[in-house]
Amino acid sequence: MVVDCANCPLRKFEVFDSLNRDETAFMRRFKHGELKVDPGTPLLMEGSNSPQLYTALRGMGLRYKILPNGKRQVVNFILPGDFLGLQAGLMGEMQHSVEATTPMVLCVFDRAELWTLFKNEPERAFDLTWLSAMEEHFLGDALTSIGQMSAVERLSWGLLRYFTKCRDLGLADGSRCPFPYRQQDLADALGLSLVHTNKTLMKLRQRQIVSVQDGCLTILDHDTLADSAMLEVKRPQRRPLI
Amino acid sequence: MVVDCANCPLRKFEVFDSLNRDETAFMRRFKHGELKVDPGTPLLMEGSNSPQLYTALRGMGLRYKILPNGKRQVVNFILPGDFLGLQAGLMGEMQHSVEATTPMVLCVFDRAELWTLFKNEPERAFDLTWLSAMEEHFLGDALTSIGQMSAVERLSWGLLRYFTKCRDLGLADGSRCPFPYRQQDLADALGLSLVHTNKTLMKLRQRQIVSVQDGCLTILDHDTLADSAMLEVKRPQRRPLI
DNA sequence: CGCGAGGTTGACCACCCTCAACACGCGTGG
DNA sequence: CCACGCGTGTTGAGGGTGGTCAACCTCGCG
Repeated sequence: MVVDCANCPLRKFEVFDSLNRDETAFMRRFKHGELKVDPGTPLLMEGSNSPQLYTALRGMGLRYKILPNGKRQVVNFILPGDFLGLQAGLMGEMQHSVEATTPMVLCVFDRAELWTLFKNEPERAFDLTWLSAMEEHFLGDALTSIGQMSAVERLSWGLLRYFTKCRDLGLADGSRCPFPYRQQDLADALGLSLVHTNKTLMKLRQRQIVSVQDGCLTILDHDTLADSAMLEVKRPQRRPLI
Repeated sequence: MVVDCANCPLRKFEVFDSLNRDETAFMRRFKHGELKVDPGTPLLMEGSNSPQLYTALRGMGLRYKILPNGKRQVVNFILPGDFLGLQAGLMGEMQHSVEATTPMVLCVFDRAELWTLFKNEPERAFDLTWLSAMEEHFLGDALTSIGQMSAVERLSWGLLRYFTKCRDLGLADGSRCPFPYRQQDLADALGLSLVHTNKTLMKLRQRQIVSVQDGCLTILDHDTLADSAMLEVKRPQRRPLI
């Protein structure tokens, strides 16, 4: 019932580094089991001290923070291959919450073994740091987007980023990919109001640039979109999978 | 002329973890030298593949990204103890630029030895990941601030965060600390226009909350400021220094 | 003395927010 | 079967926060 790391369905995608036999053996020991959750289930809570680390195996979710005044910032959309819980693992406490938006399957690791990983598996430790640096990079980009771009540009940026990540994971069918989020989620991710997000999405759809409908994201004019998002099209960078 | 890691002037501050003799010995080997730069000197450039890693020892700077349209996002203010260049070290290319705003002294490390560090110094590797996760956490907070807060709140947040970090480093004198940045830098950090930043700073000064003048930041009403910034006052968390 | 960098201020207006109402599909219970 | 509530998407009206433009001031420096 539980996926063996040697047959990990994600590993076959080009974006992910491959492992040798020893490394696979370690992952197999490191993996404690799997967790299946329904949409809406909170996986990690801000301020909690969860003893578990996860890698998303199937399904999608989102990472967010809640302010004292009730406002919410969506920090990231979670896709398969994303590693969750490192902050609690290292710093003792989660700084954001994570919630599933579709049914999800996650690999579960024991935080107590993090130290073993650093001690005995320097390659994996390196990968972990790599992932953390990648996330840092993404957040820097997001900050730049929210801080300096208009509503049309932000939506272009967010949707294109999301689509590209989906495509690298084999989740896209041509120029379409699943998008199990509400407009409110997008709005909270990009620092826009729900109403303005709606109107801007409408504009982008009418201009035949992108369309978000019925849980699907469709890229209609990739070039114009990339332009508006101020993103260059580049070959996906290989990354570690833990 | 060059500071010996055993006598590192930063290490004495409470915020930083202490090292045992072996660890100090490694740091001494890892440290290749020092770099002194003048204000305005670029230390790292976006897109470059610098072979060097740095730790700021003295002086201040800032980290920023430039968009194709010329707009700039200041990602972070650099203070002593901050580690620079990890992204290039791991992912091959810097994703942002770093520039000095005061005279700075930096410890220089060789990126090629990063792997040695992971292989032979798991504690240091752990610390490196810790730092990366901390930066990730900070960026998540910044995103939330820029995405969800008003101008007054953002400025409160940015200034209080900066002041707290300064104080933990012994750089504050009572409720004052050096602030070698222009209003334009603050504006670019918080996603506001220069003019609006100016007017909002004025408002905060008149209300006797905080004042930014002549390269100095003064906290006039810490409680109100923390309130407006939606930040709780907590004991500084100890962190690694590399 | 002239110049440039940074700070300050006012006028104007646009982008985006808020409020409010309505449409639509779905599940539940009467 | 329909009524109802709920969550989500859609649309319009009105206003405020914050952006842009432009001018002026101060200060340090050559």
